[in-house]
Amino acid sequence: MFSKACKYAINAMIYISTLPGGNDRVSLKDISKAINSPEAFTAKILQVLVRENLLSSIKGPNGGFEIHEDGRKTQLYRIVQVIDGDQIFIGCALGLEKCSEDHPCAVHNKFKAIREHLAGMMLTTSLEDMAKGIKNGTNFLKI
Amino acid sequence: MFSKACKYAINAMIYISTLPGGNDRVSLKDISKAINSPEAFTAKILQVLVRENLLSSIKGPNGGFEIHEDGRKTQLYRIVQVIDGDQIFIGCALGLEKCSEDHPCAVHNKFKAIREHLAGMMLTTSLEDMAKGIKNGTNFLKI
DNA sequence: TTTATAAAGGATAAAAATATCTTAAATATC
DNA sequence: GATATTTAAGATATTTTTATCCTTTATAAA
Repeated sequence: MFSKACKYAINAMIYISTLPGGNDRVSLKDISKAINSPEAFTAKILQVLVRENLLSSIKGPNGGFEIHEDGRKTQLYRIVQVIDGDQIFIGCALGLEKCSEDHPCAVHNKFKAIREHLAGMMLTTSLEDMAKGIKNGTNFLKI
Repeated sequence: MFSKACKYAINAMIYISTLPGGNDRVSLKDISKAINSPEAFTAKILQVLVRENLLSSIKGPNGGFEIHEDGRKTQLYRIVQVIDGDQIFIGCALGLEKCSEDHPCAVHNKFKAIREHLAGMMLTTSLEDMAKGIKNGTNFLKI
């Protein structure tokens, strides 16, 4: 479904959203520990998220990553879009270059419902929503 | 969602299911033309499907591939399972090794519905169902 | 202003997926 | 039996994804 990069991205973003914010930032090291991901690879992914303004970073001592209040309203859809692209939401399940109502692949109609279900869910699910479950111990980011 | 190999597999299997059967077989060449896939790579994928008894093949002149009547009842679920494995249906969307009701990832419940939707659809969709749309020109296998 | 810290960026490596090529095996037809 | 045809199998190549390492840049604090 999602690439590893995308899974790390989502888990990392949710993790950062669980933290108090304010003047506190979290380091790459702590993030990759919290979500059990390879540190250097995670760094590359976070760089993309920073460039796309879904995440902010500060270098140097007491530096690290943070997501401001508004940023915590980011939908999971947007993270997937930035890391994996949106073919998962709008592309053809069977890989036809031009798959449409007029020229549908074999499973077009059956998959339309799935894609809409997935996209709808991802569009209505925000980081802060997911962070709640982690903060109260109902949900987990690793193992 | 699915690997390229899996997309080729599904399109190829549907294509073969549109053909009359009987004593007629279809060649690798014709299959990869019909679904617009790289011939040699498609051969490798069909070999897996043959080994798994989802497809039968005969070597030599007038040889080729065919799917007998019963085989056309194969569900798309089974093809995905054989080519990509079933992580798409049962695995954790965020990559947790042990994701369960007791130890759910951040999106566990939201994805449960998606996975069930997808699995249900793939379990109830057969090759012969999909072949109908191709045969009557409603659906397409390429472009 | 020096030093330490932490992310950014670039280069490289390793693994997996995709793709191709060559030879072998099976089988129909002459 | 020889030949031609077609899939199977094995080796190899290419591309993409995942992962690591090293250097640079920014910044806080001594």
